[in-house]
Amino acid sequence: MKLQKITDSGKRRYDDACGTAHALDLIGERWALLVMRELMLGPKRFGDLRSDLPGISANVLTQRLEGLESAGLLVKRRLPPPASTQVYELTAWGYEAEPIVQSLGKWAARSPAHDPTLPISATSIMLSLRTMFDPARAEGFRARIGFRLGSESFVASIGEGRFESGRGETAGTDAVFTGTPPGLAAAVYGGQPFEALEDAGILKVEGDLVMARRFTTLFPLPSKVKAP
Amino acid sequence: MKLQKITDSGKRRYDDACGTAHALDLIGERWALLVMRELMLGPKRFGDLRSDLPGISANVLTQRLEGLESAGLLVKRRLPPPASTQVYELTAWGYEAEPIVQSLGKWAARSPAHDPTLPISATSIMLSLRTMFDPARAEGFRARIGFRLGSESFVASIGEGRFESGRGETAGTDAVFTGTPPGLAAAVYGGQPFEALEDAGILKVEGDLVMARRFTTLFPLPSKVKAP
DNA sequence: CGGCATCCGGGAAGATACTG
DNA sequence: CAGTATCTTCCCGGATGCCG
Repeated sequence: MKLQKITDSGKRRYDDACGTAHALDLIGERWALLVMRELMLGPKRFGDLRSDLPGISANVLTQRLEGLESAGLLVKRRLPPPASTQVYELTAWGYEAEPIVQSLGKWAARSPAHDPTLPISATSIMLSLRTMFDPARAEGFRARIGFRLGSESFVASIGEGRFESGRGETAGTDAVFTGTPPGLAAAVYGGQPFEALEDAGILKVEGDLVMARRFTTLFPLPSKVKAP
Repeated sequence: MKLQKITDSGKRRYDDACGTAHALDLIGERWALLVMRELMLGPKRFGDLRSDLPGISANVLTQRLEGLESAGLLVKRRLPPPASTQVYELTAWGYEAEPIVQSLGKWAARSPAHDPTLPISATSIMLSLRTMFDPARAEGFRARIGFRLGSESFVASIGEGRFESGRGETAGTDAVFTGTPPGLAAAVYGGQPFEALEDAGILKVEGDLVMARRFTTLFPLPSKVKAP
């Protein structure tokens, strides 16, 4: 026997006027916010999303993309020929969800249960730099830093106490980090010296090494909560 | 045949070092963040949580409270006699999740699908005032406002462009709003005149009505995204 | 290969009843 | 009032297969 409220149009929602609850109606399903995170730095194809989200299955990814599209958070777009592949791109409102991703990330950085050895995507690590940047530590520092993580390239600019970043070519930057996302994480958050990381084969640093070293000090982690 | 990663200890987690993903491991389950929201303004009993969260079932609430407690986000505490009832209270780290609740609420306020006519708890509406407060609109304004919503009382203080609020008695405030959470929402976000709300029997305003009216103008809603 | 539809097993959520 | 027990429903995850 099927009993459900007549207003229920199939979806499971919170019946709550609170904005927070409505946000969870929109992006509270499993994987939804991580799909948004992966698109925060620009559009991606289905397969790239899938490989950047360890563990998501194809049908769930399809469902989330449908849901987020019908909510107005992303659009399915076909690139112009000859590269006429399909990509998923956040709408303006979808990009406005970045503070959500950031507040979650900043908050969870204090968790005693956080395991930094798990895999991490290039988009995640680049976004985390935005989140953890400390303007006070960048006093009088001005630099453009390039990143080559797998097949993706990013550029970050520091100046006037501000941090800006996005996809972009590394040409003309002061220093370039080349390697894996965990390698970059180890340099920035793990305080690992460049030599150790190069020896481990997970990160190479070229260009102005002094600037590069200074760069890695701009992203302090908050103190951990003592384990319960 | 049962195939699962050995690291899986029963729980369904994202295997992702990203802080955002870890936050979702902690508070990403259904209802979890709304339980946190209801505790943001102070401890509550099981039954109060249940009645303030429309639709949650007792067993799910039990599971979430267990999960949040073992994550170190709340503690189960027994009030001293004679009122020796049990309450749930956020830990310091739990309270630090407020920016998450706020960023979600602020973001979702732009949603075209948001339905403000749904029920809303006293805690939700009081938290939303913190979220939506606009310091620029409070230039030169100084007031203490009381709220009596159902059986709960709150006090908000505006001054120096800051907004502070919490549970508290309404004695000595400049004006007092008495009524239902939707009534207060209609006054602040719906721009309804006090008379209409009093006639509807959902809100009564006492004290300095000019201050009370000014108060209701300090919480502008962002513009809606056009429906998809 | 990219993008889906479909089927199935397990488990989480929902509803209700029950107990101290 | 504060949960527990049980049953049902539905979502998630994995596998497979279709179609361009």
